Amino acid sequence: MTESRRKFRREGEAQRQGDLIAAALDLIAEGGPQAATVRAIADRAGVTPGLIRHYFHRKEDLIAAAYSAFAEQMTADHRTMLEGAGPDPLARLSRYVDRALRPPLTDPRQVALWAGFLHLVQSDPEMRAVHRTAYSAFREELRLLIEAAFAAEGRTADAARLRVEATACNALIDGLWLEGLVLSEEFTEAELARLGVAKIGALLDLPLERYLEE
Amino acid sequence: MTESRRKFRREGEAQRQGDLIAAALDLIAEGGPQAATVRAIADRAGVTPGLIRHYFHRKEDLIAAAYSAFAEQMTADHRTMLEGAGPDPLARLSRYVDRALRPPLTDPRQVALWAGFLHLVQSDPEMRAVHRTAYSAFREELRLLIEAAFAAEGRTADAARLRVEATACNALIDGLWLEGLVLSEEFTEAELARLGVAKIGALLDLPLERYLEE
DNA sequence: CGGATAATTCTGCAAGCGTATAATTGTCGG
DNA sequence: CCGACAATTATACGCTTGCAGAATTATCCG
Repeated sequence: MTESRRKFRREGEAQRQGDLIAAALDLIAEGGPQAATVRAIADRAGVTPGLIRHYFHRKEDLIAAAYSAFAEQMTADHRTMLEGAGPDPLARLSRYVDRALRPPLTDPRQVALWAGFLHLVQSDPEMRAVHRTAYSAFREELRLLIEAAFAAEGRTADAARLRVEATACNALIDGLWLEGLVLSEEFTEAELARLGVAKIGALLDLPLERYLEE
Repeated sequence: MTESRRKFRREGEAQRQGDLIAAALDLIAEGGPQAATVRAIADRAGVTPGLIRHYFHRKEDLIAAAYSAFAEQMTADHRTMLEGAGPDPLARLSRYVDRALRPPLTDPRQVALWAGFLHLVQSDPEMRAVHRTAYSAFREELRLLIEAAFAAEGRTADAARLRVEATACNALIDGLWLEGLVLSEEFTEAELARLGVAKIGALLDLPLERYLEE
């Protein structure tokens, strides 16, 4: 008799927002921003479209929140990269490069998300700010690692030199990260990471390979 | 009296297809695939939407043609990079890297297009084939340049070694290309190119800097 | 100069989009 | 166990989208 209305469970705000953000990120990673429609996001999150507007004023707000979550996840991944690493500067640098070229960071999904957000980041000033903050954190961390490694070898470098070295290293890591997407069938993840450590060593003239674990 | 109908000029098939493709690329570069609607493309090309269907069966076909044009333009740009270069292998390699890190290849538009097409390329097998062809051409050219440069220095390298070196060099170039987008305010184009040549030299242990022009 | 032809415009449609709001219903405190 | 209230669903609206086909008109050829 009663037209059956869909059953549901009430969830907290944090939970539902998280689900919706996760759903949006999934869809953007799979099919780009165009795939992340209100209906598709709601469907993936297991709710009805109207709920999105209950938690986010406009769809654009949800997408912005999703980008923030993406950036935060990446910085969090970076932060754990040096966990449990010893004090030896060269070992730390080696480990950093190694970790940067393994999952989860080399997951094709990450590249897909990065590409999917590119235009949004460029057009929206607020998202652009989030991007710049996250990005310069990576560069700064790498710069410090390089500076410490140089110091451990008794080498000194002024700020300009360090900036150049960090830029080149960052570029090589990013490039290999990109390459990983294209060459995923040709290189195993261990190979990619090993290659990265070796080549960063060559770039900086540091014996990093010696510090490769296992 | 007569309801004024829009005036138009008849153009050849090649001309109109080219206009439509150019319009689509413009829009994708500016706002991603979502910005390239049938109406927006027609508007930018100075025609009415119906005409698109006269030249392309579906919108998807136009987008695929646009991607092919993009890939072709990039390979054409690469081909001209070594034009007028002398026979000296190290000079050729140096020039190649230098040119790869200057406009037109470092135009932010190129990165935006690359990102915009990423999802389409991954989902459509035909576009994926176009991508692989273009991409492996770049890698092969770089591999040959490296092999020749090694030979000129009296060094030999087996195929596996060359593949690794080419991958690393390609990654560094791609990474700097990407970096150029983010750091365009921080680095002049000449700086980026010079940095690239120096660091490729460090990667391969070749004195490339000596061959920098002017 | 006139008629044929195909390039182009015009109009319309069904589906999907984001948004708005009213109607329900799960949940929790008393 | 019940009433209140917010979480959730349902429905609807206006706009845009890609696509289709009919109506025009520029151009070319005899």
